[in-house]
Amino acid sequence: VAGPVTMKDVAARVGVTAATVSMALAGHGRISEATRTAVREAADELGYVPSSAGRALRSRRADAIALIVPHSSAHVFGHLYFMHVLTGMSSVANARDAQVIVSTNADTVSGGAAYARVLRSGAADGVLVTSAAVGDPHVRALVESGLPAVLIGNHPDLPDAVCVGIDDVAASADITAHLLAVHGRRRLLHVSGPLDHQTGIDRRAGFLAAAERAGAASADVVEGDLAEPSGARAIAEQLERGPFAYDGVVFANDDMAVGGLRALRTAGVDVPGRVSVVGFDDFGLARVVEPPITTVAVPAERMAAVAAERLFELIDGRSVHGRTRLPVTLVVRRSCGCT
Amino acid sequence: VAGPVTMKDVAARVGVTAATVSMALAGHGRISEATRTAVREAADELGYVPSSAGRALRSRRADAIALIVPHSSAHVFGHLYFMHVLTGMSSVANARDAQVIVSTNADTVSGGAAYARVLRSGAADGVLVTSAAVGDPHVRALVESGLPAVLIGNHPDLPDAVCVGIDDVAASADITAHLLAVHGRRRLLHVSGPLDHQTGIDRRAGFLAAAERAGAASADVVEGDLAEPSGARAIAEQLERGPFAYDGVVFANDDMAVGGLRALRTAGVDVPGRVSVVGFDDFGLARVVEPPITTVAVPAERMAAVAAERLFELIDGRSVHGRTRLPVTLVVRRSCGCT
DNA sequence: CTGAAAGCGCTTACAG
DNA sequence: CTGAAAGCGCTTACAG
Repeated sequence: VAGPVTMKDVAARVGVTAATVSMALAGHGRISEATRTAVREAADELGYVPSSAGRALRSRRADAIALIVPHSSAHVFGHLYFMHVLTGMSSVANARDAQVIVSTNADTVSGGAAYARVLRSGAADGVLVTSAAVGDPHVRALVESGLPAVLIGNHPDLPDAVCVGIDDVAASADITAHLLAVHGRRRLLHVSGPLDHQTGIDRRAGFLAAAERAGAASADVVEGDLAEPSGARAIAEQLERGPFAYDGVVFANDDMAVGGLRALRTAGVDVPGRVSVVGFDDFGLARVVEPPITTVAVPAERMAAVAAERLFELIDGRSVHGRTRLPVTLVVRRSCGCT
Repeated sequence: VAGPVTMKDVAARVGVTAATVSMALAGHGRISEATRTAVREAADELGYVPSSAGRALRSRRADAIALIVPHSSAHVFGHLYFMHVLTGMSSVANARDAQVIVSTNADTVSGGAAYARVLRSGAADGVLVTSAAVGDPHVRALVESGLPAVLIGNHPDLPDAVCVGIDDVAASADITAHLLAVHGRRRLLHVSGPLDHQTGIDRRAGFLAAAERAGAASADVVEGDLAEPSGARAIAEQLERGPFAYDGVVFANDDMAVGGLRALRTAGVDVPGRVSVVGFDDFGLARVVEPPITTVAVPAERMAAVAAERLFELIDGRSVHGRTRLPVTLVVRRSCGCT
């Protein structure tokens, strides 16, 4: 026998029509109990698996959702974040018997971004978008198109977008306040993320607000790119000007904090003795370095799971409220001076 | 207008039949140059995107490949390994305009594993399987089914399988020999991976072979599970029996090495002064801890890319030779005592 | 060389 | 209540 088992094969075996098989397998009430079990048995025996193409073509449903990662940001964000997102998304998709498609190519050719291809072709019923830059025209077009889409992260410039994120401003302010209030730090440096991303903007804003509220002696900002070397570079640049002028550094993520930490220690600056260091994310790195880094635990897996739930609601045609904010946790370790 | 733009819409615009549009867009020679450009323009103007379901149903090709991850996603996704695999796989798939599907649920219900569902349903044209256990009956059935599949890793028990891997035995022997020959270590401990996986078996075999060749004073083996805590546990168990009896520990991966390293340092054992430590993988962790861990760099991204190439060859009906072995690199850092 | 039909596998609206 | 047809969007084999 060649080719996969089709509904017709099952129908022939039982002596009914393909339509009956379809309804029997769907549990449709109009098929008699006897026929239903006969069909199920025949399907099992033959190893029948429904054709996803046939089903999708007819029902206009792919039973798949896609994760879109704009190419520009694929570099910017650490790999571990992505895995957490994929895990959260997969668990929800699995529960709905939906496939997960990963679209990593930005593909700006012919004005259509990756999401357009995957959605308009019907390969996916909806998309999760992560790490989108502020003002990305493709993302704006997607949101305005009304196609099912949920953004992970905050997009205040897109009032109609369905978003799932955290309060980056508050979280960044909290961890900054920890340095100021608990450890008595006064001269702070912030190594920010890219400022064309909302997380970069918000974490910087939180840092500045906390510093101002506490009357910090200084609160400077240097822009990084979230990759480890950029944290080291930010510190190295300060060290070139003479003795390190700060007693606390707030990095916008853990990768940069790891790089900065190493640069400080290499230069003989005692962390946390003389300088407190904190990061952001807690996707795995912060816990294993020496000293372990105090950071904000971002619930990436949960964010993605919630985003996927919202996405399925959208796909099912239910109306979904705009913004969900998940709580974060301050994870105190030793790099700030605690314990 | 409701619903997506279809081939018929494009045909109507140009004043031809849908069949002509299909052939024009496919670049079929029989369509005149004039018609072809007219069709292309109309398609662009209308924003036509081919229906993946329609195309798949007709051409019996999904233009998608799937990554199958047999174990529970939570543990497996903690590993950066999968990020590398996804990256390598995606780059090849993108070049062929194919989607990437991630199947994480083991789904042994009704005798059909995840790969069967995704392949038999036609949702994917072929699958990449990673981290399969030795003797996994689903994997064996997959290989024997003749469906397009490539395994990442070595499967000597499946002679017909198409595999892409590294020489774990040789690599493990090399790094073990480094401890023996360069650092003069004599009493070695190996913390292995699970021994129902070929990498666990092979890395242990390499360790034992190197130890025997060099006439090591001892070469003991403890089985771990590749997760960080199990490395710490393996060391802790040794320490409970009294002073640490080994002067070199070969961990089967970096995660366990990080855990073991911390356990040794917490107990006041000098690494690398008194004990040399090495890992395996180099997916990101080994470089950032203190001291940085000497390890074997596994080219996971390249393995996945090569595996995806092989997979597309299989899908295209070309015959593919069984086994590909990629070279690895010994990455010397400080945990062994170098530098 | 070109037009139009057949059919991939499925589900549902329709006729009996 | 049940059988059989129609049609989702596409591509290719066939007739003209």
